[in-house]
Formats: sequence, C-alpha cells, structure tokens
Amino acid sequence: MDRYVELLKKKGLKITPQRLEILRYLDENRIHPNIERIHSDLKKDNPSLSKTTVYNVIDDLTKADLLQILTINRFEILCDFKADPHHHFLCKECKKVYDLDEDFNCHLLEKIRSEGYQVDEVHGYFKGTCRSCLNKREGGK
Amino acid sequence: MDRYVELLKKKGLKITPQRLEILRYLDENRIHPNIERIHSDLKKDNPSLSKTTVYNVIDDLTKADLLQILTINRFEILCDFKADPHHHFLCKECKKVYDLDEDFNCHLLEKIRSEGYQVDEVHGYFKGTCRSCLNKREGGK
DNA sequence: TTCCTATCTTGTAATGGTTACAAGATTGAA
DNA sequence: TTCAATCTTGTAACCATTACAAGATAGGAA
Ligand SMILES: [Mn+2]
Ligand SMILES: [Mn+2]
Ligand SMILES: [Zn+2]
Ligand SMILES: [Zn+2]
Repeated sequence: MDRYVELLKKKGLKITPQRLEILRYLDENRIHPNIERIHSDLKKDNPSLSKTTVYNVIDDLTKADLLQILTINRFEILCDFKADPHHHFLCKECKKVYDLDEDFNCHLLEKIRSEGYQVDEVHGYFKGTCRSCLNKREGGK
Repeated sequence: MDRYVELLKKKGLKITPQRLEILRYLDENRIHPNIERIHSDLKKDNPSLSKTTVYNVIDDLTKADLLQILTINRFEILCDFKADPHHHFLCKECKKVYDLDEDFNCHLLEKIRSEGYQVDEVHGYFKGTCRSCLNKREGGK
C-alpha cells in the first residue's frame, strides 16, 4: 500500500488526491515551503487545486501530527514534513531555512521537565548568514 | 540621566515620551505582551497614544536591538525587553510565555559556527503545559 | 455493486492585523 | 530662537488567512 495512504489511514483521515499530493510533495521537497509555493508547484499537475484546500490540508495534517509549521519568521507559514525532531537555521540574506541535524540541548529539556513543565514541542531556531551567502559576499568585494 | 533616555541616545534615536513609555513598560513588565496589550495598558495614562505609534516604536526599538520580537506563535507579535539571551516556554493552555533562564545548548551553537554559519540569533521555544495549568487539571477532576 | 451520508474541495466573500500615507506636532542642533 | 528632520496620529489601503455555502467525493453499509 502507498506510504502516504498508510499515513493518512493511520490517522483516520480520508484518502483524497489533494492530501496525498501535498503529503508527497512535502516529503520529497524538504525546503520548508510556504503556502504560496506549495500551491503554485502543485497547481502545475492539478490546475484545479484551490489555495483554500492547501490551507485546509496543511491544517488537517498538522493536527494529525504528520507535519509541523515553523514559526521561524512571522511573515509566512512554513511547512515541514514531520520526520525526526530537528532544528533550523534561517539565513537572513537568502531566506533559505536549513535543517540542523545535530541533537539539541537534552540538558535543558531534562531540566524543564524536572521542574514540572510538560513539554510537547521543542523548537530551536538559529538566524544569521549561511556559508553560501558569506562566500558570495567574499567573492563580490 | 534617566536609564531609558540613555538607551535611546546610545542608539541615536530621538527622545520622545512615547518611546520612553514603551521602553519603560517593557522593562517593567516582562510578560511578553502583544501590541494590543501594550497599547491598551499605556493608553490609560496617555489616551492619545496611537496604535500606529506602538507599531512604529516597536519597529524602531527592534532595529536598534533594544528589544526582540518572539516568533513563538504566528498569531501575534510578542515583545521582549532585550536583556540577557534566554529562551521561552509557551503554555498551550493559559497561553502564558515563561522565560527559561538556564543556559542553552552551547554545544550545537559551536558546532554550527564551526561549520561556517554566521549565527546572529538563537531562539529556543518549548511548548506544552505549565505547572500551574497541570495543577488546576489535577484539582479539577 | 449500489446507495447514502459525512466529509472534502472549491470559489468567493468577509475579516482583521498590519502597513502606507499625509498632515500636523515635536525634537534637537545650530 | 529658528528650522529642518523626524516623529506621532488618524485614516485608508492592503493582503494573507479564514468563513461560508454549494457541489463533489469517499467509503461504509446493505
Ligand atoms: Mn526542517
Ligand atoms: Mn523573555
Ligand atoms: Zn544564505
Ligand atoms: Zn499554563
């Protein structure tokens, strides 16, 4: 059975072409796209896709814990296929959002939990300039 | 000289009553208020304060690095007087945002820097349920 | 397979937080 | 004291997101 059909079934969501396409797209394109990007990319193969549907599906999938919305900037909704927990780096110059795979701060997490907080989500956002933009800056002088 | 006058002067910003009031308010109320809250609280003593001015001043002070805007949720602008770097815990139940004073993940920060990223900001956001809300839940059963 | 209802998709309209703008007030340097 | 640059204010515009209603689809039951 298709991997994405399985994911939706497991969460009790109906199988629709739109949900499958968006899920596949996010899994295969780990670029933290915004709503506009998802919509315009998928419209190529499915011209009738409505932007409202993209909003709805992102909402459903987020509630089902199949993806997460980043709040690394407040100007747009950035979507991330939910794989292992990881953190992010936003380059202020090219605006790309990179994944950081390294494990992140178990010590503080333990500390907070031991103080009685119930922690459901851990978000780590680093902001600055990526290597590629730094290089361009060097080259361009 | 007034502490806040000094801060503004150091950054080359003109001294205005609105800027001083907002700066003082944020320093004395470390509750990560949103624009609406700042505006309505300060309007009590200064009825002519415009919401546009709150937006403008927050913008100026952020650019001057005197405060930071949290992106812990995408529904509102939360302001934080810029003191020592620290991280945050959002309670999904009462919506309060707590400061986490513990030092946070120097290891990963070093790793990223060593890989060539230039890191300007580090944001750590934890989300879940705070002790006070957990207690209420227990008591209310 | 067929039927039927709950759910989903779509286009359009409404919403509301944020930003743009222009006129009048204030600041601070000369 | 003067005056230009900057700031504050109210109003209007913007536009991403959400609400809504009508028609389509999914999937369980018979
Ligand atoms: Mn990611
Ligand atoms: Mn804080
Ligand atoms: Zn870059
Ligand atoms: Zn709470």
